[in-house]
Amino acid sequence: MQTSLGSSQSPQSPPPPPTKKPPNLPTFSNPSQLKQLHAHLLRSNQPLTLLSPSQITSVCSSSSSSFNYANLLLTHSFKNPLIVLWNSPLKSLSDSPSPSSALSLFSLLRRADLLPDTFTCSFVLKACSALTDLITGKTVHALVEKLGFRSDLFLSNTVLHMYASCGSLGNARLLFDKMPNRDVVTWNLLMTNLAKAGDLASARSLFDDMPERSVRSWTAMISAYVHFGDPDEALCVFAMMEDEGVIAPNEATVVTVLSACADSGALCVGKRLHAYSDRKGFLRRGNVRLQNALIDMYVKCGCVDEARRVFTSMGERTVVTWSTMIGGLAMHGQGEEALELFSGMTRLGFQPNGVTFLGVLHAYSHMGLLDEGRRFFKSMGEDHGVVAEIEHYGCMVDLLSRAGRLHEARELIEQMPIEPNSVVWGTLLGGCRVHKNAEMAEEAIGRLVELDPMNDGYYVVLSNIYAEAGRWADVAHVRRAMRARGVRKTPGWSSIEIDGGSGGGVHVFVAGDSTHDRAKEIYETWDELLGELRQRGYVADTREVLLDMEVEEEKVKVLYKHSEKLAVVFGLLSTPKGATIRIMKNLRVCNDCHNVMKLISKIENRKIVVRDRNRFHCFEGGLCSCGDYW
DNA sequence: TCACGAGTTA
Repeated sequence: MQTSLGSSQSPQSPPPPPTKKPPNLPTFSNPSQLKQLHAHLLRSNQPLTLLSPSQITSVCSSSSSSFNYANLLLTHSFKNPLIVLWNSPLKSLSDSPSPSSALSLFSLLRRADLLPDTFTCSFVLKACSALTDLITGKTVHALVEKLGFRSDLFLSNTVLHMYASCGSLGNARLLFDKMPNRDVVTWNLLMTNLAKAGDLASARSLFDDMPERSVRSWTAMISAYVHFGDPDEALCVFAMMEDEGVIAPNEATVVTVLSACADSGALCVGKRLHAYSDRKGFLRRGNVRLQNALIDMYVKCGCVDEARRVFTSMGERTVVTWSTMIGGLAMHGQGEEALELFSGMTRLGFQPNGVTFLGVLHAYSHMGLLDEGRRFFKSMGEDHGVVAEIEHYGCMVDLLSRAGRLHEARELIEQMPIEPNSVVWGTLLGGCRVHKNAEMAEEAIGRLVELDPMNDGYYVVLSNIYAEAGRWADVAHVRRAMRARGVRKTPGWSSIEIDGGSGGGVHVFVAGDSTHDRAKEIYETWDELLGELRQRGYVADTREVLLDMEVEEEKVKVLYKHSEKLAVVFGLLSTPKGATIRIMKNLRVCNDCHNVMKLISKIENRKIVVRDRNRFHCFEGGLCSCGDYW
């Protein structure tokens, strides 16, 4: 028994396997049990080394009296450097939900004159980071310097991390500049924290200057661009990474780049990453986050069937998986299936969260199921305990106002317990456009001008409403107001990605575009197609043309050059017969383009998927998945 | 004791 205890005391040797544990090794789980045991050992003349020193520190780390008692006991009975024994509870406290107890223990250590080692410092710094306690962090940094640990690279990185976590990027930079050695972690730390603070330019220049980059450096840079809404730049950095070919993307990289693909609609890159993940065995290992990212990418690139395939193949799912798929189906106008999935997940015992409910509410909204949606909104709080947030109210406003209940929608906005934002009022404005209610639109725009004065979209919707009603003086008035405020209409564009070699890649069109290599061919084909459309009874719908033109012909000319029309014609020219055409738009699709897409899908026997600002339209056989309700 | 840096849904 003595010998086996002796070996378990030594910190170098591994703990004995549980089966070899002596059956009557004294254990204790609090200081008073320890004291009883201590007394018992003294009385029965047994050695105090029967007590496990690490158990002593872990049980006695939370109060000053037990600390002092344990410290005395350890000093007299054990030869180990005490600090090593105290580091262990210090580490677990700094990892715990209340890291401040690590700081309390640290001050007891200091008062007991125990000299911290590098481990002590790093654990305390970790607690400071978690608590964003800059004051204590600075004290520990000073101590690190005083104790001569400056050249410990790992510890210096931990100090840098502490400054960054406490929001003191100035100190982080200062430390970075005077560090005698830096490694790739040092660079990554400063770079990611600059990026997190929104200083993408500094982060990028640091990234460009790095003497060496790890897979984390690349992932962090890509992630920063995705996070700040520049997925195209994120994809550029990823392309650089592939060109260099030094470092292979890992699972985290793939997840990040997939979200860039989702945001920018880069289906080709997304598909390639899917194949890559398969080859690398990422999917076999059942990485749920990666599969979730794949579902999201396919959904947002207009391939809901492919998304469903990934979803079905998954052995393990999380609430994120379900929410992504439900929201994706809703976005694609497949509301019934979204609702079925919701029942499925609750049947399986998954607890839906706020995001799940948003997806379901979207589904109701797209299906125009007013009463069901209302009931669901109520049950969300009552049966599932999920508190409605502003996005949920936004969905309800959408549901009500698109169903024509504009007054109820406005009432909801006034009664909601959260201060309504521009999105909520903008949603009501959208409903006003559908139901041609200029009066309420004016009220909504009144609020919007205060909440989000530089957003051109709202003015455009209002002037659409006036234009549809032929109120050209009011249209002009809105345009003057925009000019006066310096608001400019966002130019519309549509993009289409073509697979493969020459002519492959993303092609972007703006309205009236004549810069494309094949512009002449595009316009000629479009003219022919137009003839056929007219034969089938198509008449241009100029109600949404904003310009006050005397001649109807002029309006029609403007309409025919809308970017999505050019993109779809180019798609017809550049993809094999029968292939699906996928288009992305930065604005809402207009009525006339919606009609044209339906007809083209029928004439050319093609599936056309258009992603606009809010949702997807899938045109097939002359119909749209939105049921003309959008 | 074995420390610091990247990733999914609205």
